[in-house]
Amino acid sequence: MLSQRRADILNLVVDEYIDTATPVSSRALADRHNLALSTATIRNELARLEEDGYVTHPYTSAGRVPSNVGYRFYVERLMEEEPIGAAEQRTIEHQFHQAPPRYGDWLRLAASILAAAVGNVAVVARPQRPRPALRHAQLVQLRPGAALLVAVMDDGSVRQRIAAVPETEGQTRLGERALRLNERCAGADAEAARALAGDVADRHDRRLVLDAADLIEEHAEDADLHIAGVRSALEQPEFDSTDRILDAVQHLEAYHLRGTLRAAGGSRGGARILIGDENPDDWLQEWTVVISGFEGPDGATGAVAVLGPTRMRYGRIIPRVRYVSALMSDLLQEVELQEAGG
Amino acid sequence: MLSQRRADILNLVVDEYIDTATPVSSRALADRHNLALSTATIRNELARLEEDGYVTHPYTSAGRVPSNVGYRFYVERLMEEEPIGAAEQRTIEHQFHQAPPRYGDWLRLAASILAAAVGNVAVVARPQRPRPALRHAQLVQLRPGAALLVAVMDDGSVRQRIAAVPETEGQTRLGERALRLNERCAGADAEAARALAGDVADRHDRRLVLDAADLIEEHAEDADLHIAGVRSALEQPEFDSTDRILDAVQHLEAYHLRGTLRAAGGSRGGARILIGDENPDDWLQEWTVVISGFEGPDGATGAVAVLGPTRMRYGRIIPRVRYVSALMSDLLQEVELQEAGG
DNA sequence: GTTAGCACTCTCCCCGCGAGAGTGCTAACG
DNA sequence: CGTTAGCACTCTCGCGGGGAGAGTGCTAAC
Repeated sequence: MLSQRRADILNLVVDEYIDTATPVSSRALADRHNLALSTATIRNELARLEEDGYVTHPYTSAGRVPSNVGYRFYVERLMEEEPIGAAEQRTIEHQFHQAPPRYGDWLRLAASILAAAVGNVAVVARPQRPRPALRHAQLVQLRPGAALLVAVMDDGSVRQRIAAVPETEGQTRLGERALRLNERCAGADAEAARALAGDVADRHDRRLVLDAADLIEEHAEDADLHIAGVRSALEQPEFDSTDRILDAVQHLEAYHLRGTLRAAGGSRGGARILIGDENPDDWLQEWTVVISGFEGPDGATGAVAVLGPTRMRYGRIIPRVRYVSALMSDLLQEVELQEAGG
Repeated sequence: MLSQRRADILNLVVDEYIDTATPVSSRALADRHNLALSTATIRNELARLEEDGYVTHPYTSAGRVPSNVGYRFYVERLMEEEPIGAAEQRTIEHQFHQAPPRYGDWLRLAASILAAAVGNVAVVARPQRPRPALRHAQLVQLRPGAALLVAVMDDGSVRQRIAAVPETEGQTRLGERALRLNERCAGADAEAARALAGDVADRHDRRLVLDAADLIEEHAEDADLHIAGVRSALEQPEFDSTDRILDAVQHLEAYHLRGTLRAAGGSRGGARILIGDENPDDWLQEWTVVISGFEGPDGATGAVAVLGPTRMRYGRIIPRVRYVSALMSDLLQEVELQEAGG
């Protein structure tokens, strides 16, 4: 356990480093904060903190930089959360209520708002039910022998795949097959659909039922991930070389983040924080991910996340992720209604 | 009109510059290509080419760099197209036939294949009909008073918007409204749907018909744009400063490219080429866009494009854009079928 | 336990300079 | 008159030196 004084110093080191992005010297601590201590004493304490692994040294005569362990301790015990003032709250909610009618745009807006509030990459994943059921399927012919199977799920998500169909059938016949598919599978989840397939006599219809089952089981498209704030994140001093930027750009695509977000899971309500090597992905070893799940209608869950360098303003970011997440829950929550009227 | 010799020299300058990315000197031309001319003569010709605006000078004693006018002339009269060898064709088609079942992934794959073939950014826009008709609509409740209106169009594209519904109605009632909406609007294009609205007695149903009409009219989500190859493009020497990279990254998002691609239009069959300031967008002033439309089923048109610095391998890229575009037409073309059997 | 003092280290930035590449111009050549 | 050799001039780029500055660790005194 850290002594009070040492914890205080660690706190200041992290604060200062987050602020300035340069290694923190004993002098900076003595000057800027009124520790009634000399720089020499501070240096001793810093040396102890380093022994215990909370801070490091880029080279012999540079200041101290927090380690992942240091950040972790900071987040759990030291950090003060920066409250969201009334004005800021109003701004955020105001932006949210300028909601464009398109759902995709609305989610993108959410990501932008959060990104602007935290100056880092923000990601919003569209809410989906954990085990959605098929609401409606359509077949659109692409070419002889292949059609697009479009499935709308009961959480509103849409999934599309290319399905094999008889070469000889045109759109009319496919329409009939779609009709039968809907009669059979409407309301079915993946398991139910798969179970149904056995009873289907027609070979092609059966194939379609199985395709539909696969589709129900699949995760929705990565299109359902909305990313904002890449630029502001990459303007930070950690991205000084073009290689670093390109690496980041490469990974900060919806397609790749899909996995990352799923892995990070979404403790709903609170926020989960993965610092540096706590992340499973290789490329995230110097990133921190702050993620929070939110609830959509009918048991669907989405996620809000912020990604940035481990040197991020935790005290600012964490409450804002929580706040936006809660706000989205509010805006999307289906309150159980009694159906009115006859 | 350029003399033959001057045109030859321009051709060599452009070739050389595309290859090396450094200003081309008279010596380089004399050495590497057997012009039976001295460097002094070449210098004279270069000076004339500069007067006529085909090449420029970064500073007094540097070699020559093609101007936009120079590139334009090169593309129209000088360039030799690099044919797509049998092996390369096989590779590309092989990759295409490893098609993943998901439609979105398939389009993404197309973009990746093209990007890999040309070493620049490739974009594929999902085919859509110019005036699609509604095939099926669904309502998914979000919260009291708001529901997600999900419309599947007859080209397989999907559009979603948030629609206002009576506060008191739950999912059951909304389902009934969706049913009525489908009965009324199935098969309608935007105009037809809008015309229908007048006949609808129920106020909320009418509102939904109008919402649906808006949705039919809207362009599909930017999710229907698939981008690949950003990294390889940004590794080129024109992107030497972090600022340039960040600017590019900012603009190379599906959301922003939507407009760019629409503006560039898609002369189907051939390829349209916009060099530098021929582009309407500010940020594209040092980019070239090569774009080609392809045909999907039932009159739908998509687009394939490559974006890169004006110094791009035109002779390689243009035929490959055309080729991939044609390939996608082939793979997606709905051939009119006689319906077989009873 | 705390602090002043000091030697030592490492980075960073500036500057200057020489090498090299390339041009434009002039004058001679066929 | 077009072509070419020669030459002076210009501009970039890379390299190395050197000094200033920031910070530490250690030692010895308080």
